[in-house]
Amino acid sequence: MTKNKLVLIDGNSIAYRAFFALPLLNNDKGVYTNAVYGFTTMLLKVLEEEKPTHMMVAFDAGKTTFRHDTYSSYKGTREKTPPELAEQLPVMRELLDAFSIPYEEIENYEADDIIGTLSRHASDAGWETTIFTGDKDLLQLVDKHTTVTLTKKGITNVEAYDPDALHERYGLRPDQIVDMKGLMGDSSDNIPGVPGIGEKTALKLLAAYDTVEGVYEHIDEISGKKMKQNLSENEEQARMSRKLAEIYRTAPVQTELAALAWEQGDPKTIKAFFEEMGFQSLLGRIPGLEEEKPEELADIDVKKAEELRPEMLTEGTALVVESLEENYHHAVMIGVALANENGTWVLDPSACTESDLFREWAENEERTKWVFDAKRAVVTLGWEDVFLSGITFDVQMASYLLDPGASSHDIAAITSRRSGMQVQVDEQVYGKGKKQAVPPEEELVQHLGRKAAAARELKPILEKELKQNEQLALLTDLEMPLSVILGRMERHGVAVDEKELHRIGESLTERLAEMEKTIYSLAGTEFNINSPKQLGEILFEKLGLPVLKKTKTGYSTSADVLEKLEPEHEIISSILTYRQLGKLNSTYIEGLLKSVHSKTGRIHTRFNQALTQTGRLSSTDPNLQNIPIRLEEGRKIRKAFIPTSSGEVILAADYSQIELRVLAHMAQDTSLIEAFNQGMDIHTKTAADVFGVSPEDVDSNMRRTAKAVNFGIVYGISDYGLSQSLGITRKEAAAFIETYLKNYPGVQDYMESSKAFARENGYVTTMMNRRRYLPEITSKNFNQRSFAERTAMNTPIQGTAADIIKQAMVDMSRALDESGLSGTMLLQVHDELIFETPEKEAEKLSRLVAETMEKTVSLDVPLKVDVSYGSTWYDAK
DNA sequence: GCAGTCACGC
DNA sequence: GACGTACGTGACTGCA
Repeated sequence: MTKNKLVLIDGNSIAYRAFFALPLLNNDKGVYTNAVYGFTTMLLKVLEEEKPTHMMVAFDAGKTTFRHDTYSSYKGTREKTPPELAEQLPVMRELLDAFSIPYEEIENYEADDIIGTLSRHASDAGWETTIFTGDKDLLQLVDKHTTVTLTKKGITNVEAYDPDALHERYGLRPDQIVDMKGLMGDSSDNIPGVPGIGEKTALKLLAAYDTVEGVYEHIDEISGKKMKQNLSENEEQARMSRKLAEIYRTAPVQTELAALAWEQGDPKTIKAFFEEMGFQSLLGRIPGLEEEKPEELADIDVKKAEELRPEMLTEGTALVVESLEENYHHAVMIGVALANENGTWVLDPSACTESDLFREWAENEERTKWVFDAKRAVVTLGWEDVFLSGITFDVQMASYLLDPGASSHDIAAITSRRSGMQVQVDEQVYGKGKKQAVPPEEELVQHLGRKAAAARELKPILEKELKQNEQLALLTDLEMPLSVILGRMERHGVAVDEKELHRIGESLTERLAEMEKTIYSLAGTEFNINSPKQLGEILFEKLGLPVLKKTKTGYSTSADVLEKLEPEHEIISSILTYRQLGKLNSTYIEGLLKSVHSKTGRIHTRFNQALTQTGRLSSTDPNLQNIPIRLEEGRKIRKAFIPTSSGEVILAADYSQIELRVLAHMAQDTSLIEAFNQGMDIHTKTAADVFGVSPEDVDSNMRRTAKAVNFGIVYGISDYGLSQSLGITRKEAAAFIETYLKNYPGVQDYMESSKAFARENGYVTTMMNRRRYLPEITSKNFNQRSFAERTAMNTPIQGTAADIIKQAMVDMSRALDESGLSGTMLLQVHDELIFETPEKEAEKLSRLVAETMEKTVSLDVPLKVDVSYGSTWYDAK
């Protein structure tokens, strides 16, 4: 027989810990979940590590217990349970029900007493018991069979006490814990103890006299007049305190130990509970669920085909091109799946790439295909020199447009949201990290077939929804043509001058070494400057600089804090420079060098087209949308970005103030429209209006302020955000915003109507009907509501600007084709497009780009594009 | 492997 | 009046 292992959990104590350790999370239904979440993570950890045979969770019952008869102020200082926690306590019981874990509360007794009683029974029976709590009082229950595990920091960071560990930590036997409490008291339970005696003194007294009784027997031997007096005067109180701290080990617990037997809850019930609570991240940890999952999936009719046949390639065939690598520029295809009205098939990659039939079908624009993630398919096949064309539907893009806020747009998630089919999550099939691997063929065929079949099934469903939202054109005329264009840009890549990167890197490394020496000597010691923790200790403890801001883990050492400390110590400016140079070296020099593709010697970023909430693109591996420009030091990195061939130049075209122009147009603000029509400098104009002076009298400081205000309008920052960026108070920032809105009543009205639209419809839209859903706009939580309101004001502006530049890229791609020019689009950086072109054609291309971008859409203000070119990206300024 | 902190762009 | 406050990506530390 295996040995019995009992786990007892102090429910209220753990719930409190979890509640205060975690931010106030709530799920999509607006219900607070942080305590339940924390409790659940602890529970899962306990199940995984302790593997109990018996379990029970004890809760406190009601407000008063028998201890109040002894001492009416017991727990008198305890604050009322916060309502955000109180509402979670019943949910905790639902959780335990889902796991089939018994729980109990007994009128007049505390959870401690239930635990004390059961652990005594278990210990008598020779069972091994572990008690989980955040309350040190329970240490009195430790014995040779019983371990008490205390939460230390957070919720899953714990420390286990057996008799030895307890002795090592406190020098006490378990039964002396109550004597300690008797002497030192416990402020959280409002147990008084003896005044003037804290943990240290209590431990010293107990080391000498063993118990409270012992202390009073030897009261005459105690040195220290004041302490002796305190002890004598509070003898009664000490005895009472000791009694209060004593856990009652014969509480009327009805449950027999045997009834606490536990194997595992029903995985499906637990899964349903997790899904209801929004605990997506915990789904993978449900005991017993993993083995069941594959059985749920009935096999679908997929055939492994050795070669391609015409019946597989009809109109509207769903195509899946599978590879494991997230970065498809390094992808190795592991399979191709096709699904249409004739069936579903999976083929080896070579059966496709080496087949003329496949190539003709894939490259023929007239032969329509449906895919999941068009750009991935285009680029993956592109690396095999297959030029995929004729994609008319992208399931992933459709999902993104319908539901940009969804936490994931992988095919498993989309399928479970919108169809009855089931597709496994890639991570479950392939594993992740080091354990990632191709599964046995049968499993792979099923998975890929299922993906293709799902894409085929989802297409009409998503298409119908897009039509209802009037978003179909956004998909078919904008995003999908753009996918192909972006795919070409990515596959083409950007040439870099590696020698130049190395040169800059060497100089940076040298300067970093010097800075390091300077910093060590100014600090008087060597330490890791890159560690905010160590740096904080040096600045704020060793050098005694004033602490202006703290983070949740310690001192803040961010640039804005350090800038304020600059006059205090000369080490600060060195640290700021060190950080700056370090960033350039590690992210931009070393990072970019690592990204040079071994096959092409170029850099191939990936633009994520289905990610941001506003409709902007993002760029990864490497991110080419945040190459330094502001400080000259960093800007030099751009010297390493060069055209493919000699005789070519880099050409950059950027929209000037596109967001503010969009704002002027959308808000129909006469003053702003006029300013743009007259070609005024918009920050000067804003400064003149906000400060009430004429444009000629605007000084640089006023313009700087106005620029920050405009920045705030464009990015939807709060008065707090504005105050931070200008280094002024929140009140002053709020006053600027108010003056701004008074001067531009059109903007004021627009902001109000945008919020009203969001409240009424639950979403906001851009010019091209991109949506962003804002359920929090009606939240009772001030923060959430304010955030949603700022988003409602800002997203239509930023999103419309994103729409416009995307449209410009589509237009530009066509214009390039039609012009006969040989320039190529390389990158997009939110409001600018980067090209490479033969120098001979640079002037022509400049005019074409400016014209095309400026007339992409027609607003009530002109769109202005600045174009420049040079031998490197740096010189295109 | 993960969270936290910091820094770069728009 | 408090709440914690534009969106992205990536490097690094320090903990599990």
